[in-house]
Amino acid sequence: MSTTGEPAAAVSRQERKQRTRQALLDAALELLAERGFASLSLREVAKHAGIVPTAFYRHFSSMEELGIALVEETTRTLRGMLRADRTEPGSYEGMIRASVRTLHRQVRANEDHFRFVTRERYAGTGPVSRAIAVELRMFAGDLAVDLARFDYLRAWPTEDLQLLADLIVTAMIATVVDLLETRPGDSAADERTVSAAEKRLRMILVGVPQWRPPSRST
Amino acid sequence: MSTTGEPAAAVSRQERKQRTRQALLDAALELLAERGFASLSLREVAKHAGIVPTAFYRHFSSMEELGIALVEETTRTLRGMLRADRTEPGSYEGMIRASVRTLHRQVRANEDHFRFVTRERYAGTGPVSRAIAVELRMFAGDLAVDLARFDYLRAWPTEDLQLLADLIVTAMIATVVDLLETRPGDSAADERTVSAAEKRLRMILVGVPQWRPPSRST
DNA sequence: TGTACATCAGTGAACGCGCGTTCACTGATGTAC
DNA sequence: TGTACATCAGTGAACGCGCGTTCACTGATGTAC
Repeated sequence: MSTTGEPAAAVSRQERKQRTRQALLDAALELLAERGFASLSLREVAKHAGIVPTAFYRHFSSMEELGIALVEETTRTLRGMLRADRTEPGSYEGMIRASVRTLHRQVRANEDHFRFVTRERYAGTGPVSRAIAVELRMFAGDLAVDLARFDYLRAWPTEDLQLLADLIVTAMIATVVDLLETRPGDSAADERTVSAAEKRLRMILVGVPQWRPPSRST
Repeated sequence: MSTTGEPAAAVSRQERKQRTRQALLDAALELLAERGFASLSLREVAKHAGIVPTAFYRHFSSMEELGIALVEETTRTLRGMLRADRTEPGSYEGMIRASVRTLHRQVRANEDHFRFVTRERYAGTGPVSRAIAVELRMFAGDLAVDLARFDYLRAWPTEDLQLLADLIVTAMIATVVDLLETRPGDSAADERTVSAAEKRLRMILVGVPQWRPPSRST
């Protein structure tokens, strides 16, 4: 009685369940394209996925659990890709270009995911916002480790490296927001946004050789 | 408005109305300390302000209108104060300290306002988010104008100045979020957050003399 | 000055609606033998 | 191999609740004369 439609050959009960689960995630994401998570109802998501409200509970114990699954879907592959972009510590320039390119590609391929995450990042105090905060801290942590390999940064205190990594992550999130605000399909506008993103990172990183941590107390 | 000589306890109908309006704004803000604007109901706000739900409409035509009033309340004075911090273009250092100090003071004096604005910034597509975007663009616009007065920046294209100003505004918003996440009353933690905020701005601005806009293409 | 009328902030009943969650159920799929 | 039983994803009725909005109203304040 799965509503995923396939009249095709027999699929296992397990597989059917997995498909309905995915239908719920997809339905939620589609509805989230235009609204906040807090305003999304369980009934609405279930209806959009083609099941009855009560069947929702076969897959998630609450909307919050579904929201956390969506956060996980968003960052699942991105984190590894961005780390790969920094595997060989060459110039900042190469790293910047590769990372922005990766982010651009991922955002365009999963616009609704990223819209959801950037929206919910500060949206509240719920489990979803907390899950996002944890993911972002992991991104920044990865970056801090990789930054520590660069010449001028080797001697920096960990605390300052983390500060720099946070700043870069913040700038990257701003880029995601810029991309999502750009009308998709306008590749010239995309190029402008990407080049602004690279410039922003350059502005941050170009000062690094000049920057000397002052004595701890201001 | 005619003024009677009486400074007695009797208040005008107009003044009473103004007080109820303020009570609605305060009630909403208090409820928003722990939740998103989208999850706030008109009935709830009215009840918290001590009036019947239908009386709400005497003051705002919808919750969205109230939300926009809250955004206005938040930025009303801050914008002028930050501009004043940059009136005499001396060193970056003085500007950074004054601005961070002002922001710190304002955030601590109006925590709920700033929590509301940072939360709703990306929270949706509604009129409230749009009002916040407009305010932030004005902050960045002010800053870009003032930055143009600095030695190394005088020759920069407007577009790049705006990019730098946006980056600084983004960093300042991150500072607001940091402050709101700090347990209030812990002045040592506050000091750490403020000093991190200053450092972050220094990291951005220290590179400026070194930075030369590359050729436009790419 | 006092009187008669207008204004309007706030009241309270009523409406239809979508919400999350409960419950007993159905019937196809899976499994033991 | 076929049969009997277990599992469990999805169903549909029902519940009590808070929602935004309408409407006719009340009664204190304000104003015209």
